[in-house]
Amino acid sequence: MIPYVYTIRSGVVKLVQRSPNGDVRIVRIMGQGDLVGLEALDGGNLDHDAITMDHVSVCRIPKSIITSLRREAPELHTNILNRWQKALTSANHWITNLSTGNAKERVARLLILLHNTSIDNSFFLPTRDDMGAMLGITTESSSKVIAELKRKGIVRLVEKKRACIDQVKLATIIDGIDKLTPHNP
Amino acid sequence: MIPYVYTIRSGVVKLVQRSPNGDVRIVRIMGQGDLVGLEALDGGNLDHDAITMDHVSVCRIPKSIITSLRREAPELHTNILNRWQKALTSANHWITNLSTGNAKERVARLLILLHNTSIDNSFFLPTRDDMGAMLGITTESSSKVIAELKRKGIVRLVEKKRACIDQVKLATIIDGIDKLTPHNP
DNA sequence: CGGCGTGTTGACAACAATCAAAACTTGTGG
DNA sequence: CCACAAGTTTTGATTGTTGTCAACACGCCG
Repeated sequence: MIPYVYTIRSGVVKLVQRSPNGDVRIVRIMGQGDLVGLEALDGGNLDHDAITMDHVSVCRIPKSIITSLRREAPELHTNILNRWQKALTSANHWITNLSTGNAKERVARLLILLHNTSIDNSFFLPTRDDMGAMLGITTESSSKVIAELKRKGIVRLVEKKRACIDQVKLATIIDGIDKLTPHNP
Repeated sequence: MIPYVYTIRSGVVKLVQRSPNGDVRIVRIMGQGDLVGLEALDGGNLDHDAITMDHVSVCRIPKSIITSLRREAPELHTNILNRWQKALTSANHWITNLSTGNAKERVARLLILLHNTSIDNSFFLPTRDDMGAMLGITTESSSKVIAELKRKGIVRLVEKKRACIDQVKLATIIDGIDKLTPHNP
């Protein structure tokens, strides 16, 4: 865990996030005055790296100054900080999970995300239109993928707008295993 | 400007962002416990809407409770909050500007973003590899687009790794005007 | 019933990924 | 200073994926 937070004095820094299957995506670039290292403050593991893109000069800030903000603030306030933090990491994951890869992969990742955020075994299935707007693809494309997944039994409707999924099979789509099998006789 | 902040008790809310040219992109979905309305706190205009996806129950929080956080906190602390906020809106724009549309549009938006964040008239031009990782396209695709823009004189190299742009012509690419002209004899 | 929104499907065109190769840069050691 | 190696950028040919347009199915509600 990073012991310090830095402000950038000059230069450009990229925030890089790596997917489990190896591909990388830059989720933000940071310049003068931006804070690097905030993401690591809440003890959650740091799943991205800050990498310089050219010569960078930084100013180191002891982390204690930041964490003292929490100590001093009353309970509700730290609560708000936590949620603010949550929104940020959620935005990063949105970029790497839902705006990267082909249509099938994106839909698969969205379904798993919806599944994981639901307490229930089933989850609210958005309209194809909304799915498209989340994934940066067209309504028709998301419809085609969902229809195929339903035919294969990987997605099942349990109510009007609720569905449940076969997580294992979906994972193979994301990991690209199904893309590789044709080469394995 | 929204006078309140809400916590979601149950249901799903989508954060929708509209581009000037009309297309919409959902930049986040929010569920139980998430705070809606934080983005509007710093007085910047709210360029996205929060729209319910199903029946939602919320709990209203007076904005004063949130803003008091700033008054009570010493100067450095509010500074941190501002930057935290900045990171969030930046992440949202990253999704709508750099992960939406075809390769040409994405590159054009990235160049304008780089131009705008630079004090100078020129700006640091990333490697094609990094551009690809920012935009969710391949190295070759970003190279092809940049090469074409250089041939057309829309992008000019002023140093090894610094460039400047013809903002007006780039804007037409984003607005899709060049896509329409073929239909206009 | 009939209209409306949503979902599905297919044919085709547009677009981007992939693979391979050449041109160009940069850095290194002779 | 040159030559060579390594990395980056550019380009072209080809394949695969996605967008577009159009049609139809389905369920819902007045």
